[in-house]
This record gives sequence, structure tokens and C-alpha cells, in this order.
Amino acid sequence: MSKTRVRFAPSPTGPLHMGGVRTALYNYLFAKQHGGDFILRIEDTDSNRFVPGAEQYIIESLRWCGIYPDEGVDVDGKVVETPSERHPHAPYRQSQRRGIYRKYAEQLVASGHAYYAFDTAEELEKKRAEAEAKGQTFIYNHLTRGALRNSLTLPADEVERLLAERTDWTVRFLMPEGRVVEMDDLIRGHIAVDSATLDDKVLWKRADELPTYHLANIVDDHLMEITEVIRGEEWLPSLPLHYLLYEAFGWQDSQPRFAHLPLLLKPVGNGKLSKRDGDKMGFPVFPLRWTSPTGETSRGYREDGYFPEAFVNLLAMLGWNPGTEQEIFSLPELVAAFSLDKVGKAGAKFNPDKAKWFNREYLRMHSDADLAACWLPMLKEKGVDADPAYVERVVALIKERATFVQDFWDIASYLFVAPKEFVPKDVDKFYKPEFYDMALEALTNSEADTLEEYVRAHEMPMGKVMNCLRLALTGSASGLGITDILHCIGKEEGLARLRKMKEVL
RNA sequence: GGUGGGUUCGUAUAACGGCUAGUACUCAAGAUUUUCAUUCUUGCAAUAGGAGUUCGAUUCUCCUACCCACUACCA
Repeated sequence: MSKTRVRFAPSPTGPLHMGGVRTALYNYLFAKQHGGDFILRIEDTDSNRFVPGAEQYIIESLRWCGIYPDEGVDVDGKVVETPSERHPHAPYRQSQRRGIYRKYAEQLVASGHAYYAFDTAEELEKKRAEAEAKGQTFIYNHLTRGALRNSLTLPADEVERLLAERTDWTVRFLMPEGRVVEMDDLIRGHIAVDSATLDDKVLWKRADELPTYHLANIVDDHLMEITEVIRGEEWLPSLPLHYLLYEAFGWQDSQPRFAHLPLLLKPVGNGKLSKRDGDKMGFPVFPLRWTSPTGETSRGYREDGYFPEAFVNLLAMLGWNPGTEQEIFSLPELVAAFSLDKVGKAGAKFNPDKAKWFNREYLRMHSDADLAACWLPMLKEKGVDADPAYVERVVALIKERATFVQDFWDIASYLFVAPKEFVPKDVDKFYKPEFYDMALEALTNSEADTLEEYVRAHEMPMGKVMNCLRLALTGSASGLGITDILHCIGKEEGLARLRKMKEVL
């Protein structure tokens, strides 16, 4: 039994989407549970779609989530370029591996599994447009390849000449006819597809001397001794081609097992989750904030105030379940509990409310000291230079009322600065001369701990008096208990705020 | 259009072919509280439709409907 080796192989065409993070997470969990390796490979075989900064974004995102590759382009902050004992398969960036793919493409041509094609992109585009005009679809396959310009239809000397003269030819897979490809998916079970419905995919491009996804993927998975391929459902349609490629290379014995994960869907309506949904519905779809080369920015879970543990937890529960009623899992707990056969088949709609609930749970699990340390810099930005011990006391009082650390200020700013405004509705209701006088009298003649007792003893209307006082202390009729507030700001400040309110109103 | 995949409360999901179809989020009501929030209790709410197999189907088979993905010299 060979060691479990899985890979996450994103394309650096933009920021990593939360669905991509989930794929990486499941790969990581699977690897660690089996005592295996998690490899990060960059599939940058499309030079046209390369986006600067995307690779670094991917690396940072995984690191923020606590997902560290055992092998890959960047491990522990070190860029890996050359092979070593720890990184025997370096480099892990396909653009840097370009030298190795051509011979595999040629090997397939030599064995009759592939052929050279000389049709230009424009010619094919024209064919497609023509077919579409007739309500049909042009497919490069057994039906059409005989009438196209390739090494199957052209004389040998002509092929030789074109190969030497032109620089825009490709190598295409010769999709067999009349084969039923029998496949097994770890999540979906047995799947069979008739090869006649498939097309002759381009495997290698002379123009940039690079393979396409399909070739690079199979060759690298083979070379890197990948044992399980865990990827998104959008790859399921190309699984037959991948099976056939393993077969054409004669690598069936070491072919990895496949698992296709359900897609992450948008919260409302249909379709997969996209950047637009996040903007529209007010939640992030990316792990970290991203600024595109054109200057557009997209919000991230990290900047929105999510704890990475909460983000990982909520992602894990989207499409997988432990089979028990436990919902809160640390990363090590996920490693222990994860199982591919508990992964669902249907796409999962993302629910922003539940995401917030997860963060709330994690916020409560954090210690007051941790949260205070996290909040302190934000307080400084508000111009508040508070004593850490005091901040910790405040945190203990308010953490149950918050979802994010960012919420703390809105909840408890009045424990640091006097309210500047008073909520009109609450003023109408509670700012009455008789209540005010009673509140002033009560506070003047008692302490935080004896205030309630005093109000009761003098038969004052508890709700009215307390809320009038609260209005003075917080600016509204909602908030913490008066006793707690007074403990924090002190009786003198309380009296000062009462008098201030009278002046202002 | 073709090919493949999918379908349990609004959402995420549970249920060896066998209890009244369970849980969480959301929402609503009530209790607690000096207010708000928290907390607690309760409630609303689902097996897409139709055949078949079976003593018995959410579960197995088929058909229909709907949804999704793929259908590039993109991944």
C-alpha cells in the first residue's frame, strides 16, 4: 500500500474562491487522516489568463486557514524551485515544468493515441460559428476529424513540413469510438460514458510549448505519485478523458482514485456561488481581501472579522457531515472525523446566517484576554487608549452580544466615551422630569451595587428610572445592565453624564 | 441541442429497506432580565411527481419534471 498523496492544484487566474478553499481543505483533511502528504501545485499552463499576485494569494489563504502543504511551490514561507529530499518533484509550478510534457505528448502520437492538428484557431472558430448558425454544435471528433487538417488526413511529408514550418499546431487526443468508459468515483459510485460522445481534446500547444490542463494534470499526478484526486464536480465530465489518458500511457496500475466534490451554490436562486453574489448579499466569497490588478477590491472573511477556525469549520460542514450532531470542530478534530463517504452528492447552498453563527460560537470560545488583545488596536484607531485590564473586563461583559470583534465598539463605546447623541424615540419615552429627578436622586444617594435597592426602597418605578438613567449613560434605552455600566465608568462619571443629558436636551 | 451529475423543512443536513422523518441556522411566541442582547422553553416547516419491487420505500429500479456542470489551442 503506497503512501497517501493528494494535491490541490489551483490555477492562478484570480483570487481563490471559498469553494476552492474547501477543496483544498478536504484534500488536506484526507491526507492528514491517512498519514499522507498534501501537495500544492500551481497549474499555470494558460499564459493568457495569468494574474499577478494570484499565486501568493492562494498561498496566504491556505496559511491563514492553517493548511500547510507538505510539498509544493511554497512551504513554510520558503519558495521551492528545485528538487530536494523534501521536495522530490519540484518545481511545482507547471510553467516551470514545461520541458517535461512534450515528450509525453509525442509518446502518445507515436503509440497512435494522439495526432498532430494544423487547423488554426480561426478556422475552428469559423466552423463553430457555422454549426451554431444551423443550430448545431461543432465538435472535433471521429465525425469531423477526417475532414480537417491533421496528421491523420495529410500525407506524411506534408505533416513533416508543417511540423517544421508552422508554430501553431497542436497535439490532439485520438478519442476512440465505440468504447464505454467505466469509471468509479469515491463519492458518486460507478459511472459509464460512451466515448463516441467525447471530443479530441488538445493536449499540447506548439505556440507556447505548453500542455493543456488535461495532459499536464495526468502527467504531473503520475509523476508526483498522487493516490487520490479530490476536486470539484466541474471536472466530472472530463473524467473519461483522464481515464483514457492513463490507459494510453499504460499507467492504469498506478492511476489515482477520484472523488468529485459537490459545488458550492449561491444563497438564493440557482447556480454556483460567484463574486457578484457576495457583493449583492453582503458576505465575502473570498478568504482574504483581494485587490485586482485593475484596482477593484473584494472583501475577505479575514478582513470581515471571521476567525480562521470558524471559516474552516463552516467550510467543512458545507457538503460534509460527521454523522453525529457535533457541529463545532477544530482542524485536528476535522482530520480525525473526516471521511469522503460522508461527503454529499448534491450542491450545497451557502447560508451567510449560519456562517455568522459559527463565528459567534468561536468568539465565545476565545478567552477575554485574547479578544481584548484583538480589540485593542481597533480601540486605538477610535482614539481610545484604554488599559488592557479594563478592556478585558469590558470584553467579558459584551462578548455574548457580538458576532465579530468589530461589533464590540458599537455595543460598548459608552464604556469608554460619553454618548454624544440620544436616540429620539427613547428620549420621548424616558426623558421625563420626574424620572430624571428620581434617577439623579437615586444615583446620588447610592452606589452601583445599592442602586437597585434604593430605587425599590423608595418605591420609584424601576423600569422608568433605570431607563432614564441608561439613556444618560449610553444614549439609548438598550444596553448593558446599569450596575455593570456603573462598575465600569464609576459613579462620578455616571452623575456627570446625567447632568450632561439635561444640558443637551 | 448533446453528455454527465443531482433532488429530505427556506438553508445545511440525519435516518442497516422498519418507531410520530431527527438536529442546527433563520423566523415566530413565551419565560427570565431595570431595557436590549444573551440564555431557556415551545412552535412553524420537508422526503419533486408517477409507476414498479417489497409485508413494508426517504432509502432499490424505471419514467417524468426541475436544477447544476461540461460541451475552448480555460482551468
